Amino acid sequence: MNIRRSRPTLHDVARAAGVGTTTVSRVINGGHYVGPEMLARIQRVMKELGYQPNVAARSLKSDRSRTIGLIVPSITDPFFARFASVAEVHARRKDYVLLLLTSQDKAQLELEDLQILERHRVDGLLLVPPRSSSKALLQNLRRLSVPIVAFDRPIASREFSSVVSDNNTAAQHAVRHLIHHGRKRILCLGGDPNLHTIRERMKGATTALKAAGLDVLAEMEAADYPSAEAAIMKHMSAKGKIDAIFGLYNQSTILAYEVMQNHGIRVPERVSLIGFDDFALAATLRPSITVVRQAIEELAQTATQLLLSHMAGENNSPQHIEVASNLVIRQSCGCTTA
Amino acid sequence: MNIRRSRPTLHDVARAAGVGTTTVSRVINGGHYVGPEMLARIQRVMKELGYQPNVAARSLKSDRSRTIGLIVPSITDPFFARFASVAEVHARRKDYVLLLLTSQDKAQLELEDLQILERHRVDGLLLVPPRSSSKALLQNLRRLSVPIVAFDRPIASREFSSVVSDNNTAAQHAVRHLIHHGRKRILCLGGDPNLHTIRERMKGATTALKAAGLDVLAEMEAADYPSAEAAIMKHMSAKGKIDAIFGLYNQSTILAYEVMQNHGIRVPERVSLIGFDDFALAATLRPSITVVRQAIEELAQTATQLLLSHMAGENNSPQHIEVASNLVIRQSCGCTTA
DNA sequence: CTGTTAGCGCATTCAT
DNA sequence: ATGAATGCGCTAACAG
Repeated sequence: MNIRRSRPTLHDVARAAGVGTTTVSRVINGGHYVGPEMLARIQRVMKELGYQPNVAARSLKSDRSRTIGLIVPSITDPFFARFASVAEVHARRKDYVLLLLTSQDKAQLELEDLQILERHRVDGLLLVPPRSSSKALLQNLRRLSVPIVAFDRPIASREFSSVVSDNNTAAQHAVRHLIHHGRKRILCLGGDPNLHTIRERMKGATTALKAAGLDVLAEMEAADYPSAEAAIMKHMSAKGKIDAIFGLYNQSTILAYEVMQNHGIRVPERVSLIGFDDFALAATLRPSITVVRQAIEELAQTATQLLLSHMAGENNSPQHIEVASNLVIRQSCGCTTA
Repeated sequence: MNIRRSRPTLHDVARAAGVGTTTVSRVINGGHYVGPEMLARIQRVMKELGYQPNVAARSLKSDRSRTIGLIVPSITDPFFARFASVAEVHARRKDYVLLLLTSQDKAQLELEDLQILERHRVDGLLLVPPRSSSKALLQNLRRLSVPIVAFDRPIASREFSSVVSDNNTAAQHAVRHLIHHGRKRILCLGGDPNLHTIRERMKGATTALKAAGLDVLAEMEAADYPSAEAAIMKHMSAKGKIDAIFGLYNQSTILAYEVMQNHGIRVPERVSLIGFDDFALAATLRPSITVVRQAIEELAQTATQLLLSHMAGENNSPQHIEVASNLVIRQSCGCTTA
């Protein structure tokens, strides 16, 4: 295996077809200004030889690599996986290929990623920025000097386009929904407060709670089961017991659900629950979980299209787009008991 | 944004450092045969200028692109997402970058993917082959003429390495476990029978059932809720009612669970359930679901390492590796009622 | 419409 | 230990 027999080059095709290299090149690039029978002949020869243009050579010449960098914290996160999936489809449609890099949400790794992508001379970049954007990040992004679109979290500097969810507004809706159900003591369960999404959701929740004259209860330490359990049970045994939980993200919602389940706390009768971010099986659990569902497809598509339009030079000023989420009513908020 | 100011080249570095290009090139490639103070000086200049070697140029010269193609049916499938994640880590460690392509499990798209990767002159390929491998696929794979490792499903021809789960054996174990629980009428719920994994699991199940002198009950039409419901309920109303279900893959397991839930069929008392493939929340559902858990990390790591070793020319004959799965006992099989 | 030619940035002989 | 020169495969002037 692995005998790298040399591939045919454009020259080979030209020679075999008895024409100049320019003509072959033209055929590759759309066949403009080439006679019809000539075109047919060359295409036939290309097929016979199994010719495939060498992207590296074109890249060297044209300074365009036909690649787009994609940096996500983790590709196993369903949210980012779907982003990648949508991006791949749209990129491929324009004959671009995705260079997948993972940052594990570490600023240091993300900087490395940028260097790698710079060496590969990507034509554009889709990235989920690290939790806190450093000067180093900004510098490296500028150094890349290609169009960039930030996804899910904006970059501190306004100079780069971004596409994010309406975290604040959607959180307000969710909390207001709990309030409409007559809930008075609503616990917001986090969530790294350094994260843009968490911060915005918390802000939205706070706005809604204050507007209703309710206390703002928040516990940001809920990264694993023990911490979530401690956080929740503290508020279950306090005098002003909670009667609802707003999960600020996926994981905290699931943990809250598990804590309730294990402690025999009835949902939604005793404590009602809404989570931010839909997840597989949210509808299958009993009770099923009411969630804020982000318009992930639309987010991803918007981001990719925006990048592509930047890359095409059609749209040279940075844009900051917020995409609306919507509340998916299921059982855990108390709407239905089914 | 997007002003592509020209990047410094190796020449620029050489000029700025007052040396020849050869020396700079040597520094980039490890700094052998270069005087220590010279080396330091050049490295300083490179840093000052923010020099990053152009991969396209190196690729053209050396015929190695430092890229690995990754073709998966879908990156939103958690199984393949984890594969990609692990592959990315190991590839990056060797200074390779992943070109992510999606095939949507369509042979036609996969062929296109291969063309794209050929144009990009990837140095190696990790792929999940389509359900049925055509001659066209084999031809295109050979044309690539780079090391290839098939993942999750082998390629019909033995000429390409593959890394897969022990589907057959693991399915035998699972079914035997149900039999040990005294179950006599076990329904196997599929699953596209064209898929290697499904086929092997079904074979394993059949082996175990026949060895125990039990009927082999199988329904392969369970792609969505209605079909799964029809398939299951048919066997619930028949005279020889089923008392267990073996979900041949993720989706059919979840659907089976939902059908039971909606029809008030007690699990595991009335019907016990084991699924092939673990999934998020399998432990959170009530009852929690007993599953065969594939060693996805090990699978992915083995595949990537194998590819890298092939690429390093260390290991030139194709290998076919099977990685053991294990049964994760939870409630749905009947072991615990918790 | 078609052919000739000159680099794109780099690694690599071959000298020195 | 270091430098000068060549060519990887392709595109884009520039001629014809």
